[in-house]
Amino acid sequence: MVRTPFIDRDGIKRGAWSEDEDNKLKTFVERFGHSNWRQLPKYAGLMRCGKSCRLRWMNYLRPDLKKGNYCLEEEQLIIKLHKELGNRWSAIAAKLPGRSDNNIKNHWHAHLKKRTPRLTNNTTSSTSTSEQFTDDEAGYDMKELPIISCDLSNKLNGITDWIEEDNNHIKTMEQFSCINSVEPPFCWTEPIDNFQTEITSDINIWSEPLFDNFWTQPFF
DNA sequence: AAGCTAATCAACCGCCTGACG
DNA sequence: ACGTCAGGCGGTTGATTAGCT
Repeated sequence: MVRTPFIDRDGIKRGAWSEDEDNKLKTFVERFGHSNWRQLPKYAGLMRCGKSCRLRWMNYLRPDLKKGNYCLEEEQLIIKLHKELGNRWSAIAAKLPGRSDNNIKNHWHAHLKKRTPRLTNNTTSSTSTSEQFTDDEAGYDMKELPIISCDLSNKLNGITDWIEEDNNHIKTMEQFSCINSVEPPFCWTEPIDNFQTEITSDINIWSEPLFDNFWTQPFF
């Protein structure tokens, strides 16, 4: 999943890092630090440019780097911070120990972006209205979901009481919507007013798409 | 099985900023 | 004030993998 290694015309190696290169860089930085990235490759015996070494260290070799999947709390925090800070990935990464800005950025574009943009517009002021509503973006807004859920809870007292009584059940729709890898039911993207009307008038109208989803089914 | 498409993520590029002379 | 250099940041690219037809 990485670029094929090659030597450019300046004799600098580019593309994927070999295990040997990783070891050289890791050993050197752990022993001598990285006070000067430009000079580092020369002394570490690497045919790389300083920028490339820095990037490799920051995004992959750093000992404090966390590997593996993002947990629910991390994803929620990223979404929250992105709302506050916009695309300032380094600032976001600073609040998520063990995650690199590059990694967070990739995760955002791959997994989280599609859950957020439709209902809000305050993070990217330069984005035009037509750009907000692309077909490939599901457009879920995590911040809005608790509002919907509270109202939904008021309307459906019996169901919500049952949910609240049992600590093992999901407490709110906010948590409900953040279960990894499964999109929230499409009815949440409907305008809130219509949604509420549908709920109060005829439960059968809205309930079907909810039940179609395997993780919503047990709670209804 | 083969071909195509989408998703993933490491790595690169270009620009910006701050330090220094 | 200006130029140069190094580090850092955000956007983009491209190789690989997974999933679908």
